[in-house]
Amino acid sequence: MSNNQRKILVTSALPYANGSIHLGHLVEYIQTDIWVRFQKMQGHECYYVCADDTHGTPIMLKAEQEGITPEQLIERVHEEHLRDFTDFNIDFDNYYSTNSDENRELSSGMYLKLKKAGLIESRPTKHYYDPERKMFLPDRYIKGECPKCHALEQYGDGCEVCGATYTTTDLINPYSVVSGATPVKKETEHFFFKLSECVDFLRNWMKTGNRGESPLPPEAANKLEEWFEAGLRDWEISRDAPYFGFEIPDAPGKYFYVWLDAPVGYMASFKNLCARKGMDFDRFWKQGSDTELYHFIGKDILSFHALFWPATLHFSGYRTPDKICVHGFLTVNGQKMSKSRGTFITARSYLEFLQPEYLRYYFAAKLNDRVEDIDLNLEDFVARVNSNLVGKYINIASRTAGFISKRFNNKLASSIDVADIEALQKIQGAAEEIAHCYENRQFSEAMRKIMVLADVANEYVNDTQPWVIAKEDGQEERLHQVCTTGINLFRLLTIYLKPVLPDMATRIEGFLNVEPLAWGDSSELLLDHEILKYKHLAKRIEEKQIQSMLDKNRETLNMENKKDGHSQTRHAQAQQHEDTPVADTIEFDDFAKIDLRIARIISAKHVEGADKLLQLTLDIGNETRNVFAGIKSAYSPEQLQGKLTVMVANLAPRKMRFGISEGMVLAAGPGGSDLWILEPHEGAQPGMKVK
RNA sequence: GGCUAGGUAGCUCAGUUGGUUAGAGCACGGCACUCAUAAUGCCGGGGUCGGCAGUUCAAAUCUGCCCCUAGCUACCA
Repeated sequence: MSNNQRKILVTSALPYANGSIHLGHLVEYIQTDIWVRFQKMQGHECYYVCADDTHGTPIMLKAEQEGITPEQLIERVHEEHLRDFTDFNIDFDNYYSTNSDENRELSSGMYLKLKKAGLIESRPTKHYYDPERKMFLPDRYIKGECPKCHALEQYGDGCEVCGATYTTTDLINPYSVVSGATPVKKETEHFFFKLSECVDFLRNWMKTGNRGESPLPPEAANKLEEWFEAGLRDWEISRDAPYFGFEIPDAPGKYFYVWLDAPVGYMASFKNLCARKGMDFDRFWKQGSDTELYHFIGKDILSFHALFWPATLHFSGYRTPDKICVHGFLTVNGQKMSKSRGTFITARSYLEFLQPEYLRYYFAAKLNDRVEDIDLNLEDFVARVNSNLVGKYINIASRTAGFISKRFNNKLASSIDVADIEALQKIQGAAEEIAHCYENRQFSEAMRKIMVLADVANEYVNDTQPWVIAKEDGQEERLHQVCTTGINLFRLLTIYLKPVLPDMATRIEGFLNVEPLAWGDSSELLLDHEILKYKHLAKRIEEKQIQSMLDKNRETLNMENKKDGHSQTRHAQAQQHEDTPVADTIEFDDFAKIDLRIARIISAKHVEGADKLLQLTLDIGNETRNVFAGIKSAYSPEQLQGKLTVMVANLAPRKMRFGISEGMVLAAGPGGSDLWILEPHEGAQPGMKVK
């Protein structure tokens, strides 16, 4: 290869080892794999590494639930993940694990260097603690009753039933999902990475990267700018035992937070590959490296890759990424993937009914270099694959190959006519602009261009009418040329589609009886060459395959839900049907603690800047109270003015953004406009106790 | 509420620095062809480019306001 051969290391985000790969994950791996295959076809030295992300509390607890060790769990999941990826033709150069010696060494080394650079600090912090299990709890492991709609089993960050957002402290009757115990706040010492001191470096890196251009797409750079303006907080990088992960070198009982060693997994996976292949690890990771480093990620983990990762790399003496390629989420039929609709499709369910390359093509037809969500519209998927891939592209071979085998003994003509060159050149001439699209991850544009060329090829066949020539005497040579041209048009399109359809390309290489096609082969034609007899290369998708996949997938999900009685989906469904069970029995004394009073709403006002609140002034006989109530969505101030209602008079005052709220009014309903406040029958007077 | 990204034909999407009658694919209608596991070609119908106002000789494109969708974020005692 020439001296403009690039050396590129590419990664996709590491999937977490506690669940199956689904179609949402695959957007990223397919996108990355297409880009890598393209680079390899260009003759560049390109490596694609990935790994399972194996550490953290969820893995530890899941293993425990299944009665196996975390190591056993991650080994099993690793096998599953790799099989799914392999079956989708994702061709990693190495698919490793973050639970490896390489990763332990690299993470520890990085930590020690950061510490030496004065960027690690130890501080006491308070976290939720499960006193029964004697472990600290991540927020996702604390549930409780929603303070607004009183739905049970809600997480600490917000209610999935009414959409309210709050913090873990707001939950009513919070409990540990692990043991059921009531969590307590407990102080512990933690290590922090002083991200706040990296702002100057990061701002600069964001603008100019390593080679004078931003490593981020504009949308992501905007987001970063927002974060900079809000101010960067230091990043907590340790967790207390018990924790499945790496113990911090100089701190017994303290472990690296999973997000510290996860991206280091990129390096560890590559280091493992280097050892096997005798390559120079440092050449790719040292500061000032002449190699390129690309990370493909989803927009949800931008902060880790655009803030923490470059900062920790830089200040521990490594090079930073050249590009962070950010993609959006996948929706199915225009909506978020949903278990209840059966559109939460796993890689495995898809593979049982459909060919992997059809999804690769569809994603390619939708992906671009922007941070946009992409939609898998199943009807559109069927139509596009059938018409573009089978109807247009494959059809070109199918309609010309028959003559080559029947009439010319599988041999291509040794020359073609001037009249045929136009179509060939049109397609050959597009190599560069299509390559440009691939390079810049504008795959949808590339697919559009390629399909226009497939139209050119079909028009050529239509115009030259080989089936007519075939019946004419003395036109043997012309027929041979026309069909040879047809096969060549098909071959050129195959080169352009090969990054997307690697398996099909391999089968076509077999049919054409040629060595693996590289991008540069598009400058040449295949003449005077023996090919094989044509066997059909692709089948159309039938509607019922889609239906079977959805049915089967739904079935599988249902079974999982039955195993896991606390699944979010089941819970949300139950809530929608208002099956909220009656709460646990309490004694009269408990009830008596609540001092409910009749209150007259003497004034109700909008709160400037508040979306959901009304400010109420309540008369409860001998005093007035200021109460903020989240009922703006259901009531206008005028409707409430002068009305009687019921309030909790002895509720602890609560400081809110717009002032202190001194109690709450009682209301029922799921929320939004379906919300009704209580009103006593006529005769009740403000201040009367409700009992 | 704030910030960000969107709203273009039934569906999925292009529309470069504002410049003739706004495009493609799929779907739909007609015709042609029969080599191709109904595939292909040609022709056609279909859009007040989210709404309103403005700037301009000229707006899908620029400005303002509003509506809708998604994400992040904020107060829901």
